[in-house]
This record gives sequence, structure tokens and C-alpha cells, in this order.
Amino acid sequence: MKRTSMEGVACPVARSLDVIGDWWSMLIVRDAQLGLRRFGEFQKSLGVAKNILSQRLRHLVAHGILEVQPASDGSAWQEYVLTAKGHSLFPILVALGEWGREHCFQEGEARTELRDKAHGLPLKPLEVRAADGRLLSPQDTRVEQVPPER
Amino acid sequence: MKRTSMEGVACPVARSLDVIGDWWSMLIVRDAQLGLRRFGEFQKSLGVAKNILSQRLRHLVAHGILEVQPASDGSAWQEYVLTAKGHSLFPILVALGEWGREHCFQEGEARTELRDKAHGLPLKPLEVRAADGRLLSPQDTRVEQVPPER
DNA sequence: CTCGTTCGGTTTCATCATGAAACCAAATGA
DNA sequence: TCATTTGGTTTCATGATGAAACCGAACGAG
Repeated sequence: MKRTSMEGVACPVARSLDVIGDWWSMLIVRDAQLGLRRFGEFQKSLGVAKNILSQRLRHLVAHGILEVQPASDGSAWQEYVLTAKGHSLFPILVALGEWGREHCFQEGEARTELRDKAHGLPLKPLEVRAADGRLLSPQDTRVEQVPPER
Repeated sequence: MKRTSMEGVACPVARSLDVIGDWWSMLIVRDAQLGLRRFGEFQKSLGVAKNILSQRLRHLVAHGILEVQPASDGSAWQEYVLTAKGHSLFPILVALGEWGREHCFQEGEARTELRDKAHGLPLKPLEVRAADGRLLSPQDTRVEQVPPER
């Protein structure tokens, strides 16, 4: 009866969600993106129960999104840092942030925003474009079966 | 002890996940994007338990992502269709799909892919850019506290 | 070196969410 | 008219989550 898994499914969206689709994983990745590395830092930032955090970190390491490193400050503890695979989640975070900023706040609510470090300006909204550069809306797209690689 | 909510949190990513961060919501949105509208269609496509689907559809409607309409085929049933707010989740789906395609398949596994309907070509990879058009990596960005609107 | 504290977890247990299956009413349709 | 389909709700067993207690290893002040 287990929680249903998308392992056998051919849809890449489902596959992604199977790996990072739980309540905490993307927030851990977000914090890692911001430079947090230590168990305690994540725990304090997220307010998540320690057993759950422990579970999630293990999961993310197992999936190659985080990796464990010796602490950078010379102590004997370890640190969790994003791998290249983890860093490539960046556009998902940006997309989630953009939607959240737009649709999940009341007027007058305090909020944070991801900005260009160089000028402190907001980012350009994400755009879905065709290979030739045309801006695409959902109706301009279609799901295709693709022959397996190799 | 309830599942922790991000309602009071100022981070737009957390807010988004609070609304669409569960295992099924984005998949329902994906299917809705593909044109599915009826309870039974979603149920068959996702293989989700009917009580859960019922719950999720109610949730998505409550959050203004789907809306209930009289059936388009003249029958007395109702249909669930995306609102503008729901359609604006498109970039998130694309980002998830892109990451999943890249990182969640073994060589030789069958998969699907979102393509440009016009030419059947794959989409251009998503890019995070600054307002002035510069391509940004995570290190080029920073989280800022933004004064509340209005 | 020694002892109290911090860090990074694991264990335990109560509670919530999920999933499977049975059940049901309204709409459909033969 | 009556069986079937649709769109759910209810029930119940089980899995996941969260809070708190617990614990050993590392650290750090003296």
C-alpha cells in the first residue's frame, strides 16, 4: 500500500517529483543554494524535526543532489553541499519563487525575493521558448514519446 | 502537531510549496494542462485513490488553480479546468520536466518530452536571466527583503 | 586532562495523511 | 426500466510526520 512511486513512469515531471516532490526537499535545496551546509543550520532555518531532516538529507545524498564533505572550518563535523545535479535545480526554485511571489501573498505582507546580486534588481521572468526562440504558451506545446537514448 | 504550514513565512518558494508542494497537485495540473478535465480522466491517468483525488481537486479549486465548470459535452457532470493562476504554473512544470529528463532516467529508458507543437522540436532550456538579460547562476543572485506592496 | 556544552543525529511514540476497497447516489444509456 | 457509468464519500489499515527524549562524539573553557 506504500506511498505510490513514479519510478516506472515515462513522464519526466513525475520522475522529478518522485525525487524532490516532498514537502522539505526543495526547501533544503533552497537553503543549500543560499550557503547553508550544516545539519544544525538547516534545522534552525527550516524548523523541521531532526529525524525528518536527517531522513531528507540522506535521501538527497542518496540521489546525488547533496554530497557529504568534511567541514570547511577544520572541525571534525561534516557538511552537506550541492552537487552539480543539485545546482541544476535552480530554475525550479526560481519558477516556484516567481509563482509564489505572484500568487501567494496578500497585499502588504512582508516577503523576500531573489534578485540580481550585481544591481539588486528583480530577475527577468522565466520564459518558455522554442528552439528557434519563439515564446511558447502551454497550447503551443505537446507531449511526445521519445525514443530511448542510445 | 499537524503538518507544518508555511503560511507565515516570507519566502515565496515556501509559499508555493505550501499550496502545490504535495505529491499529486502538480501532476493534476500537468494533466489539466494536457486537456484532461473530468474526475475519471484524472483518476485513470494518475492511478491515484479516488478519495485523495477528490481531496486534491477540492484543494486546487479552493486555491483558485482549478475551477469547476459545467461539462463541455452537454452532460450534467462537471469539469475541472485551469484558471489563469493555474496556467501560470507552466514554467514550474517545464522546469521540473527539464530536470527530470536530464537526471531521472537511465540510458535506454522510454520517456516522454514536452515539445514545440509547431515543429516537434524540443524546447529551449530554461534560462534564469537578470533584468538586463545577463544569464545568471545561483551565485549571481541574492535573497532580499522586499517592502510589502501598497 | 576534565567536565559541561554543542552538534549531529537515532529512538520512541502519538497523530496525521495516504491508499485500497467498499459503498452509494445521481446521471446515462440500451 | 434497469443495468452501467460517473463522481464521489466512508471506512479502515498502514505509512509518514512531528515532538520530545535520548545518546555518543566533538569541542572548548579552565
